[in-house]
Amino acid sequence: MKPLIYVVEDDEGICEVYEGAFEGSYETRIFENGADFFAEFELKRPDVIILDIMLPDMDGYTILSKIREVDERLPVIIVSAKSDEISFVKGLNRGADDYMAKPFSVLELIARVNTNLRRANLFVSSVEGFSIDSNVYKIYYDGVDLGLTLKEFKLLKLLLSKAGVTVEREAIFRDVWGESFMGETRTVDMHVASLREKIKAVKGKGSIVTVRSIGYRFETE
Amino acid sequence: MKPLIYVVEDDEGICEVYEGAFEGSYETRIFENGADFFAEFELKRPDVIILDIMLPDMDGYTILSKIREVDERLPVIIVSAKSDEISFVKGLNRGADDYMAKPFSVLELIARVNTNLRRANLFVSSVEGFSIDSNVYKIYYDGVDLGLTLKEFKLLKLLLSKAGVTVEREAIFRDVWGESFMGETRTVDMHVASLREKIKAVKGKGSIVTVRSIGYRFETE
DNA sequence: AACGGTTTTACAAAGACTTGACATAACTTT
DNA sequence: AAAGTTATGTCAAGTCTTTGTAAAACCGTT
Repeated sequence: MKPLIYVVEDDEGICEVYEGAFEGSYETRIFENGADFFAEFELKRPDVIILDIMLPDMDGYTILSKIREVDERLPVIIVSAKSDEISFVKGLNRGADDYMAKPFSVLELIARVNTNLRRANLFVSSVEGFSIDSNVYKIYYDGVDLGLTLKEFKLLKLLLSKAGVTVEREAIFRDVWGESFMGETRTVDMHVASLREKIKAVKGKGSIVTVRSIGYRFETE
Repeated sequence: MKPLIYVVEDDEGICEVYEGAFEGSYETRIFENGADFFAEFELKRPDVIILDIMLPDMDGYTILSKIREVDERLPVIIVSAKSDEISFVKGLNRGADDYMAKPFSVLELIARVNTNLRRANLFVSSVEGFSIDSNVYKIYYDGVDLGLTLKEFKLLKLLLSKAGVTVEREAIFRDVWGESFMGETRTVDMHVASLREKIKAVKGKGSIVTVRSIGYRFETE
């Protein structure tokens, strides 16, 4: 599946550079202003965003902040004609992941996009609308942090990684608690219960199904 | 201060090109194989590395991976006679910053080195607004010296180098204290505490997040 | 001895995890 | 279908672990 890149840029010359650079291996959509971008962004989120900070309708920093309000982790590369430290620091402080000063080479562009794609995907996987970020031991649904504890994190990560398949209690114990699990208690159930609660809080439903006398299963849609 | 460039290249003809190109404005050291390179690299790290991927003793990708194990951000430009996309992608995936296909012009070479030097200064010495000067073991925020002790310096440097990623206590011990760490104490916590204090003094907030029962993480903005 | 840096000790506080009792639901047997 | 059996849900209490913090001890230098 080709990575989807959204470019927010009003300079037509530069747009052609992007299109040429990404042709073939990437799917690119170019937006000339913030309004157009957000219209599409609402519908479908890309894998990387390339954002010019000098735009007609709203400045790039505002766009960046708005993106960060709804998605904390989507890679955003900001681009500016100004190669000064100030834009750089300002952008990073608002949550940009990378920075490129115009003019840049196509190679540099592709390298940066790939680096950011890789970094974003390195320890992050997305299952069933959940994104698991093992870098920070957090799981998000729809960009919202579930606020899990360590055991909950490991448990949900396990269930998600086998989404649709029932995971036996024994397997859960081994994976989440390690070899040494003591006599049977209600521990697993408790953690499942709190997971259900936290998932329900953001998703509207629990999604973890119990398979009696076997274990639990994450319900695929 | 002239930028220091390490070149790993076995072809004598090309070596002469490098020497000619860098003469005057750069300090260059050429290594014919990976072993020689690493012997020197252990002692002193350069500002840029130019790496031929076709070498007698170990292939360039291995060298690149080894470099990345200890320094994630040092600019590495890989060079190959093959101008195919595969070497390029392969190299970038292992963490190369730039790529040049032989034959290349001297002008192109210098341009690339300069670009990478600049980018390195932008991104390496200022991680998250902090600039790290390993020569004098100091870290600055916004130009202000944090006044760190050695352990604090190593700890913050480690956390910054993995900014956004949780670093396990165990890994912190190994990196900052070395292999020989004796029974568990509150030492790490103490140093984190004093780091937080010193960072807060200049930045207004601590920025080091604890990930319970795992370790610590430098919070990216 | 004084000093800065580092480690240890000790305690408090917060947070996570576990447990047991009981209710409820699901299966089995009669 | 009713009763019995077993597994799971739930709640609140209690325990255990981890971390924060302050103060004291340690240690090599000056």
